[in-house]
Amino acid sequence: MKLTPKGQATRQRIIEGAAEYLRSNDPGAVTLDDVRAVTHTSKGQLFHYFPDGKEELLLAVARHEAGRVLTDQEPHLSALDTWESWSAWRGTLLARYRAQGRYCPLGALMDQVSSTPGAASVVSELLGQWQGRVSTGVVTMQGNGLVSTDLDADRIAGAFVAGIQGGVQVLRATGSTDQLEALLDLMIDYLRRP
Amino acid sequence: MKLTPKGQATRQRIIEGAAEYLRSNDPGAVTLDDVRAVTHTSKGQLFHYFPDGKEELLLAVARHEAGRVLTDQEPHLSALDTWESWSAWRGTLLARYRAQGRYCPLGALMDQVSSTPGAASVVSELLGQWQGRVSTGVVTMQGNGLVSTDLDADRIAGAFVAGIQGGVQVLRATGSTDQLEALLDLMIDYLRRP
DNA sequence: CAAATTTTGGACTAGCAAGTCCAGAAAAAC
DNA sequence: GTTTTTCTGGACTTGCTAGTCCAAAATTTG
Repeated sequence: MKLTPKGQATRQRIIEGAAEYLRSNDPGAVTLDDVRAVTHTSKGQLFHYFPDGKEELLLAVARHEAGRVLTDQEPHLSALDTWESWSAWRGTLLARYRAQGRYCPLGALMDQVSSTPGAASVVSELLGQWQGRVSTGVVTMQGNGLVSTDLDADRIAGAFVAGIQGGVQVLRATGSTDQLEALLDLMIDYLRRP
Repeated sequence: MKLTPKGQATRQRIIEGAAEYLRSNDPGAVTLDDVRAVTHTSKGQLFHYFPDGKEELLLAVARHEAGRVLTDQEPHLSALDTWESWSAWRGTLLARYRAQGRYCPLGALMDQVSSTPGAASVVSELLGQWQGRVSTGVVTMQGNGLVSTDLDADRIAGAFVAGIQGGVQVLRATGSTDQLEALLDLMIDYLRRP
């Protein structure tokens, strides 16, 4: 499918509009008409840019949101080389998820398209990259002699990512960030202890 | 609503049948007709026992599943008083979730009814009880002098519960239990270290 | 046993939401 | 400048699914 600049813009408008909509509305029941309304588009356009319909559109939105997850953690995530940077990272995460509250756009999208194979791969890739970044951070710290080299960096990183995931999950269910905070503190403390 | 023994049995059959169905099928698209088929009931029965329809039914199933979550962790969860019992608990959790694989019945139900207020409270209550049990375990260990009394038992317990949640989440998305295992090991190791 | 109540079956309705289709406007290509 | 392609609007179709309704069967009550 060839897209002119105008077409690209429209497509992008649809994705961003849908993402925005999902960020502030109950995700369980998004309809194409909702997307249409919020993006000022017609059915024709929707299916012109997303021939496979709703699923393709939601996947595109999921990719868009997944992309934000990691960049929102910058610049700390890419420079986890001192205890201060870990602390700053922790703070950024907490701030982000506190602001987000119960609505987790990516989580919401996953609920929607959990059946489709594509959705799992979007999340898998995100989690993999995330874990990789954290792992790099741990290795850096080990290189600087700040973290014991007995620890398996990748395994630790996996625990971090899963833990954050769980904290967010709890946040979605209960509205509290206490557990997320406790988890981050516990894990960072674990690293610090020799 | 008065229920004769027969009525109770039917109602229970519907809940259990639906739960069973959700345990092995894509949850994103459960219809009342699916439930009807699997439980050999009629529309009339469904709405007779769940006057508020689908939502009420799914909530009942969610409660049913939530009840299983903790009992499946027994007898260990109620007797976290030695390192062996913690280890056994860890093993039980891993085994359970490995067996469950990508399908998390409770998670699936949450996706379905995430909008309804009742669903959040079902999960909140479950998480609260869970955290309480773990907290009791930590306190017991502290009483036995096996865990430092510097640690805040409830906070640790919150981290545990959230962490497990996250591990399961990762399992749902990627099919791997590595992160869940890493998390449990990390947290238990954290407790062991003086 | 007769009356009242609960349970069951299933046809029917209503409404929504995804996806189709096509014609006309706008833009690009040459 | 005209021909070809892309873009847009919106009416229409299709199918599905939650929920309604009622009558008949079973069960309980007295």
